[in-house]
Amino acid sequence: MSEAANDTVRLLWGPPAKPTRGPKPALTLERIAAAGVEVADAEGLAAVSMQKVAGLLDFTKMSLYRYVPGKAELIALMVESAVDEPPRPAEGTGWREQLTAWSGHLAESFARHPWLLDATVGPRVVGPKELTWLERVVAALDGHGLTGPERMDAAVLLAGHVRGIAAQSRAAGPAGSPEAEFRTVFGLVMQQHADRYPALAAALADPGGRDQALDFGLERILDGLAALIERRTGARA
Amino acid sequence: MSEAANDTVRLLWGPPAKPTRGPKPALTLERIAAAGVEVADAEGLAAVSMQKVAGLLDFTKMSLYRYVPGKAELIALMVESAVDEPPRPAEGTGWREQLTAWSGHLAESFARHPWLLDATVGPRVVGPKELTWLERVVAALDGHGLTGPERMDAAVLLAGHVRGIAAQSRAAGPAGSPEAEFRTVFGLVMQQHADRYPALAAALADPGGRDQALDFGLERILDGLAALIERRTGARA
DNA sequence: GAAAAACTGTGTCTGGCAGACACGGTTTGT
DNA sequence: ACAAACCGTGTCTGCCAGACACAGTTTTTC
Repeated sequence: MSEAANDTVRLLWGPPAKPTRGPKPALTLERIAAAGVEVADAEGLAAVSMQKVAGLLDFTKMSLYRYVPGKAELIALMVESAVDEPPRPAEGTGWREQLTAWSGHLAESFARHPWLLDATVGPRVVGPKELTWLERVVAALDGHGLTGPERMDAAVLLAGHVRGIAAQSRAAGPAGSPEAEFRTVFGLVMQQHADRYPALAAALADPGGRDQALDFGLERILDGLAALIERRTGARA
Repeated sequence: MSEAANDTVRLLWGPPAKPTRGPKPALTLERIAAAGVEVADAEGLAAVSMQKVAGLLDFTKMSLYRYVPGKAELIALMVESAVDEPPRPAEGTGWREQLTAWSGHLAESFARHPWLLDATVGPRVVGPKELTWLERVVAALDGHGLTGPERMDAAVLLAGHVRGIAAQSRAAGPAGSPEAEFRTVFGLVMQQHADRYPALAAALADPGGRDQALDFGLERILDGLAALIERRTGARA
């Protein structure tokens, strides 16, 4: 295993502390991660630099390297720190309700920390809290006739959908935000090229309650899963 | 409209050239974008710098700024250059076949240029080719009783799924690749903490044909859409 | 108790990056 | 012919990640 991955695993999964010789560390991984999250929440992931995070803690940049091997590991810690605990499934609720609640809570995580979208693209080591989210989906689908790989695939499907919705709503942004401009630009472009995109223009002209995207996709996915479950349990009953 | 967004729109949507005074430009937007794509394909999006792209064309970094306002616009051009044309729907095929083909081709685009995942996170201006992909999904769903917003939501749902699968298969990587290490690490971590993630451990232990994730999710989504369409057209017939 | 070992925070340095700006050379319109 | 416009370039600033050496502090070991 490469040293980088090894270090990250130790940071995310390893023991919380280890008493040693030398002077007592003035910082903790938790404080560093929290400072990073603060910067990312305020100015986005791109604004997170060793300089800024250290400055927020009134330390020099290089002191951070005593705690964290590099920036990638810092961001891994930030992700693990910012992601919420997945909701505990309420007693007696079916898989459908559990997955609905799961999706809503995950969407809220992304809404609270939009930079999570940027921080969680690409190959990386996942932390304990993040893995718990996956565990919950798979657990909710236990005992309904799906194979192991199918349960995993279903989890990826759900997570992908929530991610996509989060990306979309971040791109739209609240009214008046800098991101909202892209909506305006999109509108102008569509207006000028409506002939090239007739179906798209028609769909956009059609009114109807917006901001249903999360629920719409979720219902389709759950309907699709329900159909499969029905087929499976029906066939084996 | 901000100047940055305006510039990007002009680059992506504007006229291909405009004869002027001065010396003839030695470069074209196409060549620059192609050089950027070459770098990104070989070393990833993070390795794309003005230096490297210019060097590949045997020019200095600053000369690129005569063609492109900044790096963000360069990447927008790269995306528009790297993304494939969406497949033309074959004659007489239904919406389900069309969307299946669409998803497969989009997944291939991501497989050919994995950095597209990194380049298409966050608010940005989309180009003509990219918008054509969206148009095709919406067009395929025309005339089946879905409202405009619903057709848009369905498109986001599909695109999000393909994206998620592309991200997953990139993270896994081909055997022997540097990314494959993360799979090993994941396996070790799961092995050590199987008690904390019992459902996950069980799902992973269960054998079964892998690499079905794209099709699995796709079938669920399409089943869900089919159920909705059936309800709609049945109710109005 | 004293010396050695190990660790902490820091200052300095390198190499790479995006981008601003000014300049000389080139082409075209008047 | 001349001026305007534009091209490619060299130079400069400021920010970034990270390597490395150093002095001070605390614990272990003799």
